[in-house]
Amino acid sequence: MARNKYPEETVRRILDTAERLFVEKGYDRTSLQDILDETGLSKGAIYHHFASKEDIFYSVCERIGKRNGAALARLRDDDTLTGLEKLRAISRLSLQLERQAKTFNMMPYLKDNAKFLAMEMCSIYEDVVPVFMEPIIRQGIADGSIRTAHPRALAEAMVLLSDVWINPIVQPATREEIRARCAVYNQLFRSFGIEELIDEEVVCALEAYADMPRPSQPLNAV
Amino acid sequence: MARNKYPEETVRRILDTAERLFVEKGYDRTSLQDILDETGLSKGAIYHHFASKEDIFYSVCERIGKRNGAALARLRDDDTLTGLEKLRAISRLSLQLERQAKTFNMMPYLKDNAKFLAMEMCSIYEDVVPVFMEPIIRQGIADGSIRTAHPRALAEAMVLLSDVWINPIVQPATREEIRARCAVYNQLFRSFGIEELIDEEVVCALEAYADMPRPSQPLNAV
DNA sequence: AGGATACAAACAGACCGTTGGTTTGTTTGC
DNA sequence: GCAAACAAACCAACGGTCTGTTTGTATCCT
Repeated sequence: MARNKYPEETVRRILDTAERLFVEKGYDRTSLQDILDETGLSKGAIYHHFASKEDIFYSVCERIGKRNGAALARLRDDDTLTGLEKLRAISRLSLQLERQAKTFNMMPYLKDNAKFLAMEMCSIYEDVVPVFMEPIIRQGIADGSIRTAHPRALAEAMVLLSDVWINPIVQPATREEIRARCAVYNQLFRSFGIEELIDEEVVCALEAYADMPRPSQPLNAV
Repeated sequence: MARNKYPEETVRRILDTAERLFVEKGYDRTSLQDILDETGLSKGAIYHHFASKEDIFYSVCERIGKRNGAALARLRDDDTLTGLEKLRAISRLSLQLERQAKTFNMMPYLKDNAKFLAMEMCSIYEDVVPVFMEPIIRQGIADGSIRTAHPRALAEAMVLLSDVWINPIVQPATREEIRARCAVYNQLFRSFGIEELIDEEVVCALEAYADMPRPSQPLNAV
């Protein structure tokens, strides 16, 4: 097939397949050939739409970011909620978003997904914090529900802990350990006026991670 | 040269070279050929001592871990300090260790060093927290200088924030931003009885990061 | 005690399959 | 007719293997 009438459909197919494979097997262990096989496309097709394998990866990440960003923007711009209420809502939302993206699937296999972790860190600093979290915290300062002189730094700490510690659970943990993490997480931010950042409902949802099947080999196995 | 009398010297040469190259250029961008060229060894030599390129990487990480572990163990077992005092000392120590390992050099190029970041995360959960931080916090609980019902979780939060946010500075920041991060970091742990976790001296040392030359291209550039 | 011998450690370097990436060619919608 | 949308042959470089060579050292014989 040449001169497809709907090339964006081909792009979507490539991204869908790549996203699934990257999440399932990790970036390194997914070869271009794998993507070719599963899409049924040729190398020419792929390299017509993307500059490199890394470019596919970045496009996949960008698409995930956009999906999540849309939901976060809606929350940020909701003017029926206080800043604090929005932060609480984000805990629930990010749990949900993560399950959608199935990124929690890959987290147990951290070493195969180093690239995702690095990208997440980048997007936290370049996107999530400045575009969503800092504005929300500034609103919280304005409406009196949050107290801090450093909204940006507070946003960074909160998102980092949320996204690389609490949710997803990077390291296997028992229900008690997960509960303990949530308790500590909540206490950490209490002095900023932020009470009960993670509520009981979210804690219960997070506890479900404890039952997830885990790889038997240690993360740093060769 | 065959049947070297001091093979461990060869291993050291490989590890030294690999560590430098991995830190300078990142794991992916360092080829085996690079290591061969810089050590003057042959492929046979490398694969005699190591099973794979990844094996070299893990050995490099292990060696760094051992270097740092020795210093951390000395601190942990020092019985002239309270738990809280040890935590403060760790802030200073980790700054120092990181500069030794030159890992701060690579952090601005996060995407080229995704593997290091992932390994650091693994070692935090598998090594730093259980072996060093949790015992210290437990001591702090016993001697009354730290208050928490969840020593493990508190240790995790502290080390994560310390190692992927405060030090090294993953994201370029101005002196004011770095200072703000330290202020927030300190406030976060105050309710656990931990006052002034990072003192003024360390803050000043961290501020020096602001003057570090940074890559001109954005981190997620292709 | 010391020289010959056996053996495996410590390499060297040719070789291999796979990989990401390029180029050239072909079809086809507009 | 022209370029977008592919197909597929081709390429260099990569990680990894295999075979071959040198040589330190333990063992044995005298």
